[in-house]
Amino acid sequence: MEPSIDPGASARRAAPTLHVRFSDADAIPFPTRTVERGDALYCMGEPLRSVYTVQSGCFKTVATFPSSNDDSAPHTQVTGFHFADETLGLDGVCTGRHESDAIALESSVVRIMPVGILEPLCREYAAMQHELLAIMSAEIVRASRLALMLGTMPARERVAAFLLDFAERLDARSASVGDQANDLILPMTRADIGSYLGLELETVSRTLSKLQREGAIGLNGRQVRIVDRTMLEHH
Amino acid sequence: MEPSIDPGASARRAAPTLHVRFSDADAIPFPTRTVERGDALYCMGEPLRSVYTVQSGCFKTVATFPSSNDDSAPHTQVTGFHFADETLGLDGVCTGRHESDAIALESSVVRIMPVGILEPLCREYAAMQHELLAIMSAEIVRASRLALMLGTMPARERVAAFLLDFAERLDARSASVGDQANDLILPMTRADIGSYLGLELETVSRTLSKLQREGAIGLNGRQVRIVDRTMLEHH
DNA sequence: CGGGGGGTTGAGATGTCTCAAGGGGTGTGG
DNA sequence: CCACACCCCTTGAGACATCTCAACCCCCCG
Repeated sequence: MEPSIDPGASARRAAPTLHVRFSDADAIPFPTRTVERGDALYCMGEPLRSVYTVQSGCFKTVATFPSSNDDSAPHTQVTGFHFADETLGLDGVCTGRHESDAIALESSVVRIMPVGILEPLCREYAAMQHELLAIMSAEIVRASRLALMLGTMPARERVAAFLLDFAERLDARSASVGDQANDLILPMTRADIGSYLGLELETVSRTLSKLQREGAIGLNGRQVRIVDRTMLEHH
Repeated sequence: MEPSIDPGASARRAAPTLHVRFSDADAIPFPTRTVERGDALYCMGEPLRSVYTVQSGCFKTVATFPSSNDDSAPHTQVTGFHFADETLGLDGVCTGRHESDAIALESSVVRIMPVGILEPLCREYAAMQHELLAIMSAEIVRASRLALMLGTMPARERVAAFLLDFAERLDARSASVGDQANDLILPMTRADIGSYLGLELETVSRTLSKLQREGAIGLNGRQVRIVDRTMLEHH
């Protein structure tokens, strides 16, 4: 059994990669859980009991750490968006506690994989171990790319990269290679996007408006249509 | 055999955690390699043959990805600094290729752990598997915290957090708990620090100068003395 | 019908970048 | 042994992107 991750997929894309899968567990009848929009799948600091694979719906993960300045608000940021087939909770393995909150952006269903059985399973099945390591490694790369983006790109490029990545992840879950999703419905607010990209929500809004004025995208609230991919990629 | 990572260590610190260890391999006589200052331990795109634990010296890891704008320079950033006892190369597990360059900041020695024997070893020894997972998870957290820092903190806080983290990592490798390292010698240039923190080197230099003027640190080129920890932490 | 959340847009404040100049090391070749 | 080149660092001044504050709109929901 080979890991289901395409080894070239991550290297191929220019924009930061934002998804992680864990499909080898499909065969095992793990229980599922439904989370309503706005509710937390888990919270920061909670003991790590399970990791989760999104079956349907969408989550954001939010990290907080106390401001260096005690009396001011703590730093907080959306560290990722997670769609179907992607795995949540792996950041908690090191401390045994979740390192972020996971909030459902819409009603969602997850498959629950208890950590207690994960490690023994991986010792049993080489392919599963390999895939788990690959997933965690991909998470490292994903986080590093986010840092890279936050450290080096201007607002315009961040938003463009975000949209392209979003579209690409939709592709990955639908139809055959080559037909690209151009109509997106963003499940998150401008504030979420801004937090994720290290921008204020006003900046996100303005940037989207500008991209529309320039003809790169169509925009109607949370509906986004990618009109000119090249313009998004090369600018 | 218990994993040697203190499960609370990472949760305790406020500033982004930046180190990762892998000590269970101590018992195994892995070969070592010396890398001269400025030379690469590995380069981006190279097939992943081994992961490495720093024995002595210091490395930076540098990630690059092509600019969305073809003709302009590609985005590049220092994604981490790695000192003794810390493990390098795990980001490459997902693609089978290294996702960054690792450059020695001074003459350094690493222990080489071939990936081919790592996975079988982990299936054999539960504790080793657990520690490998913990290390990778810690890397995810580390990268996420870096992203958090780049996304939310102003220059002053970034530099302060960088210095505090640096000092803390020195502590971790010396003497008993409680006696804190206050005299640092930075092995990297201002440009490296800036790249890592998402700032220009001039901004780093100005910020350090300002911290000195305010009495928070002593400054003499790459020698930094932490004079007022509180001032660095709470502002 | 009123309230609140989400979104857009404007104008001024501000932090960081950019460009530019100069100083101090260090290594190398004359 | 000196001279030069090169790298690293510092500092200044103006440009510029993003933030901040504020007003307003729309839509949904109670």
